[in-house]
Amino acid sequence: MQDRRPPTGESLLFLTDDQLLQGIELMFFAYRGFTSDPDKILENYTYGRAHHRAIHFVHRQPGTTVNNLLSILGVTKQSLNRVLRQLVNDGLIESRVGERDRRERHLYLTPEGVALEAKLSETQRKRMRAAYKAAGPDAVQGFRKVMEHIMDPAMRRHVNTHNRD
Amino acid sequence: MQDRRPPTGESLLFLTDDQLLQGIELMFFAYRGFTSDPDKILENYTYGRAHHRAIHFVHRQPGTTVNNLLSILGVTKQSLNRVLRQLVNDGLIESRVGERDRRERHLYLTPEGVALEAKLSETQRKRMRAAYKAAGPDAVQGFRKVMEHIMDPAMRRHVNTHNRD
DNA sequence: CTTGGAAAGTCAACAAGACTGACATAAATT
DNA sequence: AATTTATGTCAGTCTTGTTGACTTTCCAAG
Repeated sequence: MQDRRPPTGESLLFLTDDQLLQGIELMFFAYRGFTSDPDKILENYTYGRAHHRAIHFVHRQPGTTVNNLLSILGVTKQSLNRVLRQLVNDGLIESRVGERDRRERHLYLTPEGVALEAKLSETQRKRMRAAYKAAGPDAVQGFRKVMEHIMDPAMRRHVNTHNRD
Repeated sequence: MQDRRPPTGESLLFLTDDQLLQGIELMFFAYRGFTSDPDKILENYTYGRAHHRAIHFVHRQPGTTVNNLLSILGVTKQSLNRVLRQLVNDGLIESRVGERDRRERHLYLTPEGVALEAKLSETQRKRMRAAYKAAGPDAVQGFRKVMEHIMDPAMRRHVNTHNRD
């Protein structure tokens, strides 16, 4: 029988295994909800979550190289290449040979790619917006803090910091 | 990084698309880190993330039925059955015929199952503990609030808020 | 200048784990 | 007796991860 009310203040008792288990399950269920909307949209295409991720980060960093995308997504280049090949063939992503280093391919969304990105991210932004709004700014602050510490430190630099602080 | 925005009451300015995009990427990177530790352990077995999930929730709700697990995990019965069959064959999960309703199968971890569960969850609890500790109790409070609103409302009841009623 | 290695990207084949659909069995319900 | 429910299984497909082998390009040491 544990303290079931979320403690605030200085207590370190909030680090009981039950609290931690709860955090683990929050991650599981929240992530599932978070991916469900785009997944539904993607069913109507020949694309999956992997394509969504590629599109997202190409949109975020236009001109990024395959290698850079690789380090962000944490998959093998062969795996990413398949996804990229489809998106390039279908005209959603443009792959330009690098000027300085012609081994590199720089990636850009085409107008069609931009359109799909908008469609996909709209559902997720909507969900995030609702959650943020319901939880309030202070909660959002805490959410960010915890999430940044859950991820591997090396990944933090990849998170969008282009807000005007 | 620091976001000293106006107080909680009014401002909806914190809901800029950039802020929301950031939230989306936090979800992606945090979830990746969160699953990476157990994944590494599971490489040494013939198991994957699906087995981990089954083990987790059977541990959380000993005696749960297949159907209940299905609704928690949100996969097809064929998919769940495959992993359950392996875990039962390997002696990590015990499947007992229901007493009241003998069509049902009630699932329990065996001692070996408990051992693997502990091994897997230890890495995740460790990560959560570190994050919670670094972020502080108030941030954890906010984290919970946001996560609960990100997930589908129907899933909230599956999160371990009720430890022992 | 040449050459050999490293880096970036591509192609092919395979595996895990999700899915659908069809069907089987046993037990409970009507 | 007929139907519904809970579970299990077989077969086949799809997405997305993997490894291995290969080409093209760059660069630096000889």
